[in-house]
Amino acid sequence: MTEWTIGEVGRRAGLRASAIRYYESVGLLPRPLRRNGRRIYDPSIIERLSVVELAQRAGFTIAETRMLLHGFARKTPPSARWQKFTERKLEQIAARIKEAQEMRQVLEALRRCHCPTLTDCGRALQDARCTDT
Amino acid sequence: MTEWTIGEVGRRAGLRASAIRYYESVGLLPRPLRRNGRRIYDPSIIERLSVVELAQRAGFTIAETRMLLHGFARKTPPSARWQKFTERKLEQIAARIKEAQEMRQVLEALRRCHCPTLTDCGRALQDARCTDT
DNA sequence: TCCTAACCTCAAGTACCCTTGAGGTCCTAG
DNA sequence: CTAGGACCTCAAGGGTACTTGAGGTTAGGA
Repeated sequence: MTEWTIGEVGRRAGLRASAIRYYESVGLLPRPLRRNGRRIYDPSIIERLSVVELAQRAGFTIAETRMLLHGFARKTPPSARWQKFTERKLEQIAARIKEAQEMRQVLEALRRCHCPTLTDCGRALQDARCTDT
Repeated sequence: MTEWTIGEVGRRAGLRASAIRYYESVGLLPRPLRRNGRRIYDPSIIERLSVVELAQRAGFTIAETRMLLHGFARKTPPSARWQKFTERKLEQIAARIKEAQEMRQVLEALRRCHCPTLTDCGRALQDARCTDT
């Protein structure tokens, strides 16, 4: 059976040991077994960290990521609270996608435009198109 | 000609006066005229703030937003530097959209699944689907 | 005139997400 | 056996984007 040190895990997950300790301290990771005071991990930690990474990339705060992970803590069907949480989060994600798409449009418009003043451009931005003149 | 105080502008833009002063201090807003030491604004400030708000919503840092705004500072065609900047930003936005969509898939999968352990779910997350069993 | 709300500056605080540093222990290769 | 690297804890620091507080001035209505 494989056993990894914190440094080993960090290398595999692209994280510093300090980050892994931090995740543990804020409850994103279970307290691992220790040998001579040193943390030892088994490979399943990588999957856990991949959940964490994805959540963080998606803009979850630490607290939210913890909520997400706690959805798995129990064997029973996910709690209503957790369901509610994921629902809200899905809405937020949808909103974020919409905003990003909006911003993409705006940036693309700006790259093409030559608004004489910021005032004009501000107006252009408000309806996500620009006077190309 | 209309003249607004900082509080008035804040009310119209949905910002606190402190935020407006902060934006000014970091170079997102020009230093406005003053009367008796108090800032006075004309309505064009609203458009400027709408650019700032959109950029912030899209995840631009203050420094990046400043870059963006400086694209309008000159009347000449946008500098190569600014072009490069918007290009990179567009890539980042595309990446963010992709990630958000990924996360949406994952969350939707999780809401339906009953993985017995996190290890299983971690694996499920990695390919964005879940054992529905 | 007087009072209060709104304004001013500047420094410090806040929340998030880690990193860095100090001071110390332990493993391992030479 | 000894040096150096990886590990430990705990406290403090850092960047971002503001807010809050102290201490003080001004505007404008009753």
